[in-house]
Amino acid sequence: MEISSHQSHLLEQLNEQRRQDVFCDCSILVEGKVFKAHRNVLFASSGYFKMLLSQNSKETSQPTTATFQAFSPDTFTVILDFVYSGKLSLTGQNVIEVMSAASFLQMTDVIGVCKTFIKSSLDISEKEKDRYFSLSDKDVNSNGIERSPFYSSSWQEGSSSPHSHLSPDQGTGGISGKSWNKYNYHPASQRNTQQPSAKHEKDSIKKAKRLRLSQPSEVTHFKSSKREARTSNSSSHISQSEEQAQAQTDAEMDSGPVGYQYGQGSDVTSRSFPDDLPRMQFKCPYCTHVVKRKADLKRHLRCHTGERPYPCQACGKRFSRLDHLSSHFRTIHQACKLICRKCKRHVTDLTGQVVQEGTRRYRLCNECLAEVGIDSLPIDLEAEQHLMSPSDGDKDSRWHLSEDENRSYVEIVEDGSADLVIQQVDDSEEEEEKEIKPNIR
DNA sequence: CTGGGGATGGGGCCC
DNA sequence: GGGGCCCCATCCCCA
Repeated sequence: MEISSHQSHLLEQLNEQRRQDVFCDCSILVEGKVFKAHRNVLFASSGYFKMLLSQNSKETSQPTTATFQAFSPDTFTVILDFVYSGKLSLTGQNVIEVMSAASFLQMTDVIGVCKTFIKSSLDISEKEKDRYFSLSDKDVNSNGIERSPFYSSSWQEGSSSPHSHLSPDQGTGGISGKSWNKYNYHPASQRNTQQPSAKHEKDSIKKAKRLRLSQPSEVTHFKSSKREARTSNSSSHISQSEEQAQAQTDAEMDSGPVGYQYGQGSDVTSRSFPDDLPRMQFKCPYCTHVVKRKADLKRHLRCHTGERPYPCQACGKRFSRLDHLSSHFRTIHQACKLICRKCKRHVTDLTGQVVQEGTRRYRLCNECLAEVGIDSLPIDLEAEQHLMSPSDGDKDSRWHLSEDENRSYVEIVEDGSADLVIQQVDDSEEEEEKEIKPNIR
């Protein structure tokens, strides 16, 4: 016989003990704020704590203290509340940082819910935009504000509304992710009042432009680059979301207390100016960046998601944009620059040759070539063909590979081309280029 | 330590 | 909407 209320009752009791600091044997210091908790609970909830507490298991008599700088006390409050209640208080403002913290603490369930939250915010953005395009004049009052809260009908039917602040007493998305329909809806009028002013928006864009959202993540495997190796090492498992969180924080600071809200992504920021439709813009749900075209927003979003769908077939390095891949390939692997890498002089096919170093190619003038003393080496064309030939040219073919799989791919590629060779390259070799990299046109 | 240059990546915008 | 080009900012390496 099973008493269904036992689990929740037990959790409530533990939570109560935590609040009253009863039997708490673990202190967590987050940016100076101390949180009390139970080792057992933390151990069971977080891979990070599991590892940490396992190492300290011999000293069970001593209280454990953990210190974090990677996230804010508010964020940890959300995490800890979840641990002790099963309720995750996600909002558009905190979801990035919560995900970052959950990543750090190795709480995969929380990460999953955060991802779902963000994904639904994007889906809803699309719906909202579509809705805008279908709005007739009667839907817009004299202030240009929607009269009909369309979310109330569509979202209450089960889709999510990440606009809202979701606190336990407002209705909470459980970790199972089944309660998203309980999100609240902020009426359009309210959201409009929270829009940054045009001037502020402009400043925010400038600031957003300054944001460097390099995404080390799992996509950087360019072994020859010390920079990326370093980035990859230092980023550990929180880098991407942490940077996103930073971007969001910056954006919030720049655009006031509530500079944006989730769900306004790809939103039409000229909603207040219904008479001026050609000026409509699309707003990024993650930052204050605004673009005029949906396609540009889609492209911009990759700097937040870290998606790099364009792999270089030669070295495995991935790019978020095809033109960047193209540029990279021309520069690094095709030696398109008719400049001697050593003396910087202009060279032609007659006055210089292409040197291949691993998967990297560059040009040297004949003088520098002689100076360096490199002999022309035979090229294993078969091996090179194998190296360069695409795997069906599917730009996403390796995007879903695990990091290890990706790394092994790069290692194989680079190991097979460690020799320094010189070869004549026909610059007009369009066919070769097509064969080498189908992703680059 | 510093300046120059290369590589990378983001935005605007044209086709 | 995608591709591609241009411009610019930033990071990093190297002399």
